[in-house]
Order: sequence, then structure tokens, then C-alpha cells
Amino acid sequence: MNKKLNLYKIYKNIFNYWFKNKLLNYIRLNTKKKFIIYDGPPSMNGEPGIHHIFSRIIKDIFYRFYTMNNYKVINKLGWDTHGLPIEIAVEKKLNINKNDIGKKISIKYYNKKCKKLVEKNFKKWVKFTNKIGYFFNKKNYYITNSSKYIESIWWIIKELYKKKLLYKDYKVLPYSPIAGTSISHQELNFPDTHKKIKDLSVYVLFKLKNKNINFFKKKKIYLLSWTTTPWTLPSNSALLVNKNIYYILVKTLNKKKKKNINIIISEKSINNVFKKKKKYKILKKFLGKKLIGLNYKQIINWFKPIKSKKKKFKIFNDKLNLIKEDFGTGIIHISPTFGKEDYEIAKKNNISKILFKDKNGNLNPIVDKNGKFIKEVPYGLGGKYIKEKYYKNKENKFNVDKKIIDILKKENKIFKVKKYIHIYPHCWRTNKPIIYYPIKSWFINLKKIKNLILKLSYNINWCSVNLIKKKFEHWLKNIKNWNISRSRYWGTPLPIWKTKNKKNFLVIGSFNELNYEINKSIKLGFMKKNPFKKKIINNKIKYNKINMHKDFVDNIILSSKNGDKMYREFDVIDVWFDSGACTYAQYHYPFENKNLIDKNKIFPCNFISEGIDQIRGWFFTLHVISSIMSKSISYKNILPLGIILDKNGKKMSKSKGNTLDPFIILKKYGPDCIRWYIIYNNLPWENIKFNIENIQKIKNKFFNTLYNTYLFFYNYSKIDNYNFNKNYKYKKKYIDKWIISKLNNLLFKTYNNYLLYNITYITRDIYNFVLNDLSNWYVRLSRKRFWKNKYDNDKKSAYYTLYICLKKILEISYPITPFFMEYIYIKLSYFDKNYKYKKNSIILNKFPKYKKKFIDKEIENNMLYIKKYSSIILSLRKKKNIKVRQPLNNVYIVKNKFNKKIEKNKIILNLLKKEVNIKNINFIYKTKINKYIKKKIKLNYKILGPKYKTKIKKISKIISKLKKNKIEELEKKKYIYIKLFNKKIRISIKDIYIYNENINENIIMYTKNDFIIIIDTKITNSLKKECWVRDFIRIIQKLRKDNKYKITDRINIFLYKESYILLHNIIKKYIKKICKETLSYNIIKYNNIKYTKICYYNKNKIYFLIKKK
RNA sequence: AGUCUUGUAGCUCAGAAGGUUAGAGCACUACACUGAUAAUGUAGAGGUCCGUGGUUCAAUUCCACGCGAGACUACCA
Repeated sequence: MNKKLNLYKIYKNIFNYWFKNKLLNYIRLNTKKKFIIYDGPPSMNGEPGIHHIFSRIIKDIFYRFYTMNNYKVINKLGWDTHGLPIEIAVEKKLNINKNDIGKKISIKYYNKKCKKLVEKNFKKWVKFTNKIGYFFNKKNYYITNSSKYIESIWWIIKELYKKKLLYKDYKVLPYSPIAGTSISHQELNFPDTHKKIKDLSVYVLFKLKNKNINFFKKKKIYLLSWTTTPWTLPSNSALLVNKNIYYILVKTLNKKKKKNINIIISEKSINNVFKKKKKYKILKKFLGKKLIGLNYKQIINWFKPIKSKKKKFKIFNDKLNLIKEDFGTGIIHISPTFGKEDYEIAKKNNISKILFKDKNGNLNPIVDKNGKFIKEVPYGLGGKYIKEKYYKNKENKFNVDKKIIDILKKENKIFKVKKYIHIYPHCWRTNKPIIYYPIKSWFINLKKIKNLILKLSYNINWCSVNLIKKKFEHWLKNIKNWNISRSRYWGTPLPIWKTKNKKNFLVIGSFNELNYEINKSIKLGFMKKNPFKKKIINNKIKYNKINMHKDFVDNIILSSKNGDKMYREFDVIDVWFDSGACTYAQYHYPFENKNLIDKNKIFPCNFISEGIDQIRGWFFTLHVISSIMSKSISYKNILPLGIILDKNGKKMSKSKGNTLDPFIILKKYGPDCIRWYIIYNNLPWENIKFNIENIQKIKNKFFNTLYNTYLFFYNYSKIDNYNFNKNYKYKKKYIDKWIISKLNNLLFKTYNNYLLYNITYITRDIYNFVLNDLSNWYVRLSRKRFWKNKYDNDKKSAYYTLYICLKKILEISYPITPFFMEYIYIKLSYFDKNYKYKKNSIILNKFPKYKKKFIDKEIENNMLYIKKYSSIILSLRKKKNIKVRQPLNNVYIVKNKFNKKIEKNKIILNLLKKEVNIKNINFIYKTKINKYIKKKIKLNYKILGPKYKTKIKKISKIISKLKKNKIEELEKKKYIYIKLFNKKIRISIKDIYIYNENINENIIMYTKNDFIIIIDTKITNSLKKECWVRDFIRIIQKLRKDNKYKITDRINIFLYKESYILLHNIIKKYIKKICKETLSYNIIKYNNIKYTKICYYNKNKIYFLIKKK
């Protein structure tokens, strides 16, 4: 048998074994009980990383556990195939950017490339999924770009439209010009999206119009406003002040012109604007009210506002309370096209926007969708990116903000420029800062149904600390309407067609419906051919022949009720909608499986588990969609998972270079070890610091120990030809009863912990049992029973017990570490007389249940004390440096209320004797040891403190000086009086602790509370000889091992004649013992000193030799 | 910036609803044990319990402030 454990090899063999015997995807068929898991589809934008292992193995554990418990487990694996990450990857590969799509490269070609990338990554993912030992049905998965999946999403969109939750709006949204798409709220809250950056901030002077200055009685007055985005100044069309806060008119020196100027700022912002007090003079203080409605001069007049009745360049009141009076200058500049709140304010107050009318008469913002100023912007700014960070090449970089500041400086419109470090949102994909940009988008009105969503969420069981549940609920309480349109190419197309005047919309909810509309359109002559020809025949759809993507649907022109042409909306749907719709779309609902979901047979699911970052992602979208569609939760139990960090606690990312290749690690340690490590190391929702050294430790400790325990069983039971017989009734030894009791406790705990999803506790319990109870106690103390020659009932009972323990451990650990457990299980079952399966596998077994009758708390408690005594005695030996191999005669244990039962239990006392190598264990009364110890007293401050307050320190001093007779008096009478300032104070025995101190150095004593143990360290001659015999046996054993003799090989021991004579007496007395333990026939006198080995007896050299016979 | 969490051994963390000598695992050192063991056992070393102040007979624990770390929220123009 291979002694070295190669867990990867084991995985491979077992995987092939399962494959050959068709045990993969094993499903219990004769059962009505179902356990449903939804799989959060990972994005196919790249290769799997180490963090993907986590959520997969968690789900796999419950797949296996519930299968063993006779459930039919349904876990359709999913793959997320659409979305920006994939598009970005393809753009990089083709070396193009978003604008090239549809121009340099056709959309069809582009989408084909996206599909190809997805397919390529998909293969890697399948390989990866196998490598971590994930149970799944290869034929039964869902993939979000399949036409069936898309059709389900279309149906959902139509339902939303019918429920009047879908609406189109023109909104200023976070927008990533480089990715060319708006960023959803969730995406903006991804980790690391808010970054610290350095911007130029400017204090800008807005000149009040002359007609407004009567109140101030000054000629020229400026409003000072502060901004970090000077590029928005050309689109400024209003200023904001708060009518209820105080503003001041300040006279100060304009450095450049060396002239005084008058500026207005909020009173409390004075320290932001001026560092030194002497530099200004306050002329007037007034409420913001005075400013509202006043007009100012446009700051940069490159573009005039569109001619309309709308208001422009006016001061408005801050109804939304955005202004903080001590921040900036207390005056906000408003650019309705480039700020979310700015847009709202402009809409409410009817403020004009700064827009540019192009050739076709369309009005556009002065920054285009690529994040560049339009060509018409003067001073060479046209065509320049508005943020320096958008440039790919350093050489071309151009700072628009700087240029605008320069221009304004020349016009004396800048008061001050300052570098400003602040936190600014970035696009999670491109890592570039976002801007706020007006975009027409489709929204789902979630605010309207917030109460329903929130109420339903209370039914979800979070298998974690409450904090995470609260975070989810907090997120729902602050729900925002969901912008689902993305102006990209590779995604589920929005199934919405509109007329050119944007007045009529048609939402399509199925392919048949689309086919019907196309046929109508053909009759009107809008389309020539039906692209569905041959793909839909008699309403039967050939799904695998349809590729329902943008390149296909954009060519479809439909007709409105009025007979106008209708074109499809440009956008595709947010990928988060794809994955969130998996509840329905993975089953192609409602076109298939309608009853299964409507009648709650596969819905809602029992369990989901993904990373904690999905609180704003998948957990949210899944819940929202099922809340709307079914008025139900989508998942009953959820186990959120922490992030996998590197060993220093930093988040793993490619840019930091601290990622680990999962394939390499899997190959080195095998999936079992990694699975165990991740579960064992910390609670699932806590972040895990992934440390390879710890994986090795897990292997050494847990896997090796379990394996060696098995090897131990294997080695001996093979010699004896042991066969396990389930029905064998054996006489249990005390220690057998103990380990069986421990085992049944473990079975009980483990089963319940699986039900409660407490997987970490499961691994920790099993680990402790295997190492502490089974290997290092049961097997170690039972070794002699296995060694002995006689194949008697005692031996059989030991085999039986060990076999049961091993088997149950394998079965309860199997869901977590399937391959290793199966490997040993198969080997172990060769010893089972009754096993007759052709397909022998742990997969086919039932999860073991505990039996109450086997649990014996008394035995467990007694054993606990024996362990404790043994540990104390060993530490006492250590103090005198008496090694364990040296036998001692006596140990004295002081009787107390705990050891009454042990005292009379010879069996466990024998265990203890062997363990500590002491011949007699004596229980004595406490009074007998009084002469060896000094008693001391300490106060119970908890009781005396509040009673005597400040006097306590003095009392403590008196007590510590009490003499022996006083302490004895206290012990007898249970109280004592002491004197303090001529006052008698009664100290009761409850007010103090008495503890013992060792005074005699020749007596080794342990004393703590009621545990008092003394050992007699006298080593007699005969004890010395015994020690030598044990040493000698050990030396022979080691030699046997070094010579690679088999355990069963019999030998003779040869002693050189001089040595033989020297040891004559010892040999005479101990020859039987030596021969028995070393499997020797005899000890023989030997004349030749050649080839002998040397050991010592009382510093005399002993020459000896062993030979196999 | 705000809110919340958090600061204990080299590392990972317990802990006490103020009270005797502040604990465990890993790592390190020594010794022991071992014919299953790469395990295991016993011990050693390692602490200003983040800092300052307050309450108290007594504060690492409670309170306040400061400093550091993390999470969440947020277009603070």
C-alpha cells in the first residue's frame, strides 16, 4: 500500500471510478423529497479564480448531503454569458473600442466573437468544476445567451410592462464614457469603485447683474462658488443658495489687480475661503433669502441657452438641502446636463439647459457620449476628453480643467485654485472615473413596490450573523429604481419596438408573438422576408437555430396600430437582470415547466450561497424579480460567503499580482484538502485569508492522521483476516464504549449542523474527534489489543469498534471531502463480509444517524478526568525530568467529589497507569498531605470589595500575613475575626479562597483547587532495570523497522557473550516480555562481536544483533 | 464626509455582564512519546489588553476624547 498520501491522485482515480460506474450526477429516483439549489451564474468573461471554488463547494456539500438523505437534489448550474466584462475582453482582443462596433466591425461579427469567447471560457469552467469535485449534470445547465433563456426574459419584461412597472425616462446617470455605458446603482457600489483622487478645485467668481445690487450698495459684486469639475462651467445655467442660512458680503483684495473686490459667501464657509483673518472685511450679513431670484452674468458664454421661456443664470433656493453652510462656499453651481441633482433641480425650477443644436436640429449636451467636448467648443478644447484619465496614451494627455482655469484666470473670474483630494466613483470595469450624463433609459419602478419587496424579504433565512441580513434589509429600505437598459451590443436585447416619433411602444413577450408581428409587418411591406422562416413551423420553435441577439433583432421592423414603422430600441438589458431572472429563465418559464413553478414544486429554492458582494447583486435581483413575478421569495435559505483574501488580508486582484491559480493549487493539494481548508478555517461569511501553508497543515494533521488510522486498521486486520460482521455481538470494553459514545455524540451534532448549514462546526467537530479521540486516545491506548497474538473476542471487539468509527467518519465527512472519503471507504469495505454491491460507493449510502442508547455521559466524563490526570502527572514527571519510559511506583491523588467514581473503576485506572507508567494509583484524604503544603489565603474581592470599599487594601494586607494556626481555625470554624483600627471584622470562609503552596522540594505535587496530585519519584533498582528493558525493547523495535522487517516477521536476538553475562539477571526475569513485544523466539548468547549494534546498560556497552528467522 | 464595527502574544482570535496569576491555536525552543502517525504530549519564551482622561475601593472591561484598521452609505459642489 502506498504510504505517501497523494490527494490529487486519489481525486483522479475516484473521479474516473465514478465516471466509469456512472455514479457522477447520482440522483435518488425513488423519492418525492426534493431539495432545490439555485446556482448563481459566474460570468464567462474570464477564467475561474480561487474565489470561485468557495461558492461551488458549498453548494456541492449540500447536494451530497441531501442526496445521502434520500432527497432528489436539483441544482442546475448556470453560466452568465452576457455583459460588459465580456465585451471589454473582446474589445481588448480585437484592439477596438466601442465606437468601432457597427463601423469598423459589424455587430454580427462582434457578437460572434463574444459568443466564441464565452464558449472558450465555458469549457475551462466545466474543467474547473470537475476539478473541485462539483457534482453536476453536464446536460442540465442554463446559459444566459440561449434563446430559451432570452425568451423567458422577454416574457418577464412584458409582464413588467403590463404591471406598469416599466417606464422610460431621461435621466442624468453615472456614466462611463470609456465603457460607453451607464453604470447601475449596484455597480457603483461594488468594492473599490470609490477611489481617492486628486482634482483641481476652483473658487469661481460669478458677477451679479448691476440691476440687482441695490441692496448691497456696491458697484461690483461677485458670488463665489466652488467646484471640482471646472469642465462643467460652460454648461452652468443657475446657482443655488439656501434661503435659511446666513451669507456675508466680504471686501477683500484681488491679488492680481491689487484692487478690492466684493464677494458673497456663506458665513460659515469663511474659513474655507480665507486662511488669515486680516485678509478680509465683512461688510454685511444677510439671509440667503435676499439672493434668491437675482440674476448673474453667464460665466462662460461659448454656448447660449436655447431660446425659450425657461429661466437662466438665476439664483435658486436649495429645496433639497444639498448645501452645507460650512462646506465649499455655500453656493453651488448648477449644470443641468452633468449632475444628477442638478438635473432634478433644473426640472423642478424650469431652468434652461446649455445644449448645442446640430445640423439635424437635434439638441445635444456639449460633451459627447465618448466623454469628449463636442467639436464646436472653442480654444482648442473641442474633441478633447473632459477627464485626463480617459486618455490611453500619456503623450496625448490634455487637461481640460487646467485650460478652462487658464481662460477664466485671464478674464479675472477665478478667485483661488486649490488641489483637492476627494473620493470619487469609478467605473468598476474600466477603472476610470465616471461622469454624470443625461441618458434615456428604461427603468423598473421598484420604489412603487418597495413595501412588498421588503415584507417578503423577512421570510428569508440568513444562515449567518444577523448583521448581514440587516445590511440586505437596509439596502431594500433604500431601494432605487432599476435602470435596466445598457447601450451595448452583447446582451439580451430589450424586446421593445417604438415608432420614430417615440410615441408608440410595442413590447414583445415571446418569439411566437414576434413572429406574428413580423408577419403583420410583411403584409404592410415593411419587411420583405420573415427571418423566422424555417425556424418556427406551426408555432413550434426550433430554439437551437435561433440566435436572438442585437444583430438579429435590430433588422426587424414592426408596425404600430396606426400602421407606422416601429424600430427596436437600441439598448440591451442589464446583465444583472439576466442572472436575477434565473428563477424563471433557467426553466424556460412559462413556455415550459409552468406547473412546476406555479405549484411551487421547484420554487422557491431551498438554498443559495454566493459571495457577500452579491447583497447588491444577485441576492437583490433574484429577490426583486420573484417578488414582482410571483409575490414570493425566491430562496428560503441563504448562506452569504466572505471574500477570499491573500494571506496578508489584501483582496486578490490581477493588478496586485496576488492571485493564485486554482488549477495549480488543486493539482498540488487535491480538491479535498482545499475544500476542507476553506470550510474549516473560518465561518463562511467571514473573509478568508487564503494561506497555502495552512493547507499543508490541514493535510498533515487531518488527512494524514485519518489515513494512518485507517492504515493501522488495515495492517492488523489483514494479518488476522478480520471480517466485519454487522450482526456480531461483542463484549465492549470500557474504552470501546467510550469511543462509541463519543462517536454517537458526533453523529448527532453533525447531522443537525448540516441541517442548519453550520458547516464550519461540522469540520471542527470531526477534526477534533479524529485527532484527539480516535487517533491519539482510542487507537493509542488500544494498540496492545491489536498487537497481541491471540485472535480473541477482545481483539475482534477492537476491530469492530475501529471499523465502525472509521466508516461513520467517512460517511459524515463525505459531503465535504468526497474523493478521499470514497477512496478509503472502498478499501475499508473489502473487510465487510456482507458487502455485495457491484457498484460499491459511499454515494449510495445513507447518512448515518446517531443512536441514543450508545451515548454514556458518565463514561465520557470519567475519561475526561483520566485525560486530565494523565496530563498533570506527565507535567510532574517533566519537572523532575523523569522520562515516561522510566516506571514509577506510586502516585497519590487526593480524593474529591469528582473522582469518587474513578477511584473504584479499575479499568480506567489501568488505562491511566499505562499512560503515565506508574504502578500504583492511591487515593488519599486531603488531611494526609497537609504536612507537605503551606496554605495561603486570597480575598474574594467581588464579595468583600463592595462591603468594605476603601478599607479593602488594608484587609488584604492583614489576611496575607495570617499564620498557619489562624488559617486552620478559619477552616474549622468557617469564620474568623481580624482586627482593623481596633474594630473586629468577621471574615467568613465564603469571603476568601484558600490555596496551597508546595514547600517540600523532594515531593512533586500539583495543586489547583481540588486537584491535588503527588508522585513518588523514588527510583529503585528494580525500577531502573525495568526502564532498561523498555528501552531495549524500543531499540529492537526501531531496528526492526530500520531493517524493513514486516510487522509479522519473527526474529532472534543475539547478545555478545560478555553482555549476556552482564545482563544475565535481567534477561532471566524479563525474557518473556522482551520476546513477546519484539516478536522474538529467543535471546541467544553469541560469540562473535562483528556486526553487532551497541546500546548501554549503566554506562556499560551492550553488544547485540537481531536476525530474521 | 457620515454611520457602524473594531483595536488583547510574532500571527489568527477567545475572554470577563468591572474583582485572585488575562487565555487558546499556529509559529519558535527544549524534552518526551511512537512498529499507524508527516501526528501527539509536557514545558519554555513571548502582553503597557492602542493612547489620554473620567467614574469606582478596584478599569484591559464602563464613559468621553484622540489615534489606527475595516465595512457600509454618499455625484460634499
